[in-house]
Parts: sequence; C-alpha cells; structure tokens
Amino acid sequence: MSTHRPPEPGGASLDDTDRLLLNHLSRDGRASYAEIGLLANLSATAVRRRIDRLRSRGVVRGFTVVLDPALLGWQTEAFVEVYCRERTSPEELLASLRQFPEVVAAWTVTGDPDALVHLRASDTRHLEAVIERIRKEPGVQRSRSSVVLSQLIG
Amino acid sequence: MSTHRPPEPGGASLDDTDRLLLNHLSRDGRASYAEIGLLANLSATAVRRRIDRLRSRGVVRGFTVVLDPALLGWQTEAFVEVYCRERTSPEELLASLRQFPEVVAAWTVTGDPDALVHLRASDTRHLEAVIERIRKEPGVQRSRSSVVLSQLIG
DNA sequence: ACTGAAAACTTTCTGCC
DNA sequence: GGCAGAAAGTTTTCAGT
Repeated sequence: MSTHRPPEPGGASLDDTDRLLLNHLSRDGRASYAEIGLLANLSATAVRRRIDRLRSRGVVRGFTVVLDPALLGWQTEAFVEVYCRERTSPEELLASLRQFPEVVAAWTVTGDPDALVHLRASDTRHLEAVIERIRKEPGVQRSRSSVVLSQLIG
Repeated sequence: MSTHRPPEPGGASLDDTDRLLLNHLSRDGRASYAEIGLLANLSATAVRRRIDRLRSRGVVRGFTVVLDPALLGWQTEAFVEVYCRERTSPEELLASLRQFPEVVAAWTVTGDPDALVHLRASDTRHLEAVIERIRKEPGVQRSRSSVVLSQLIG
C-alpha cells in the first residue's frame, strides 16, 4: 500500500511523520519502535503511541508475513471474470467464492462482468478444476479467464 | 496468502508445523515467537529458527503492515486492461507503469488484453486522469477499465 | 538435524513528567 | 512528546535426544 502523498478527504489527517512510520513498517513490519524512531527523530515511546493511534483509527489494520506463492506450491495464477445470473446478490457470490481456498481476492466491478476473481492454483490442471467448480456455482452464469504470465508490479 | 495444503512440486517441503507458524504470522505478523510457540508446542527458540530458515529459503519474503486504503485517501479503485502495440515488451510496459504510484499491481496475462493493471486513486476525477496518462504511454495502444464496486475477498 | 533451557541483552509497556 | 523502571520478548550459548 502506497503511503505517498494522497489527498485525504475522509479526514484521515496523517502527518508526514505518520507517513514515514508507515512507510518504514511496510518495508519491515517487525521493525522495533526504537529503530523506526531513529528515522523520524522520535523516541520509541512516541513511535509506539502513533502506531497505536493509527491502529485504533483503523488506518493500520494489522501486520502480516509476506510469502512467496510459488515456493508454497501455488505456481499458476489466473483472473476469472464472473458473469452472474439475474438474481445473484453480491452476498451470494461471496458465499460461493469463500468456499475456495484458491480464491486470493475478488471484487465486484462495473462493466460487462459482475465480478473479477483472482485465483492461485498449483498447476494448470488444478486451475482448470477450480474454474470448473466456480462455473457450477448456482449464482454463476458463465465466466471468462486469463492466465497470469508474469507479475510486473505488486 | 493461503498456507492450506498445496502440493509443493518445487521441493519447498514445508511440514505441518511450518504451516502452523506461517498461518499464525499471516494473522499477526508481529506475534512473539513465544506466543507462536504455544500453538505449535514449540519453544520460542525453535520457532525463531524455523522462521529464519523459511526466510533464508525465500518462502518468507518479509513482514509488512496492512493498511486501510480508503482511510489513507485512496477511495477509488479500478482494473485497467491494457492493450499494447506490436513491439512493446513486458519490460517497456513495466517501465511505463512504474512511474505511477497509483498502480498497486500489474500482471501480463493471456487473452485479448496484454496486461491487467490494478489502480487506486483518491476519487473518480483522479482515476480518470491516471487512466488518461496510462493511455498516452508510448507502448500502450488502448485500454479498457472497470471500476471496483466492492472488495468481496482479499 | 532439530530441540529446549538459561543467561545476557533488547524491546515493549506503564506510569509519570 | 520524553524518561525511567518493570515486564516481556529476543538472542546466544550450551547441552540433550
């Protein structure tokens, strides 16, 4: 997530110091408060209080480990455009997609398809099976898939 | 990133304990080694050594903070399908897209478009401007955009 | 090769200024 | 926002299985 100079109409009101802290935490989510403080000319206590405040405001949702999908065995990746039936609500679609651990992310979108689904599978065989199962979900009418060739950014 | 039972043809060979550690770290990337050890019936020392090993093998790429894009001022999100000119290489496209801090992620894909670009902007006005600038990149022929309505999963 | 225990060190937490 | 003491976590060393 970029922390670089966005307008904040929602009243988030981060100052440059907050941005500095978040920027460093996005590079090393386990950095100590003292280490972060060195960059911002702040004591570890002050850093901690700022991060706590950002956390309670919801700006910081949490911390996580960044894993290599390929080394975990997820070597094939695809995007599936999902076209729903007339009566399918986003809630129904969510309920359908949640079943699949292969679904990394999913969004409802404007345009021809109703949703865009990001999938990870172990190989093309596995990918085919997952797409087939998604197409058979009651709320899904049809789908159109693109296989990811390479990740340019992200 | 899902850590749930994938085949690992690349020889990653994680055992169930590794998966348990990674699973917990994906929920709390700043969890203490002792805390993680309680779940896995392992000492803090053993947990740390396993995570160090996963890190040196590249399975663990690092740790990061999870931020709320909307609260940071990025309230509009879109996917742009990019159609390149005949001679545009993935490297050229990457060089073009890197310029934009609004580009959250980008992939080259099979199918009609050459690439899929995930954008975040502060509002639709900002989004329009970014899409316009991307369309003017020399390697880009045309594009087709979908605005994200809601994030179902991810 | 992997694990645990304890000592030494570092970080985080809490109360106070 | 900083400081200082207490609590908790981390890291190193040594040894067991």
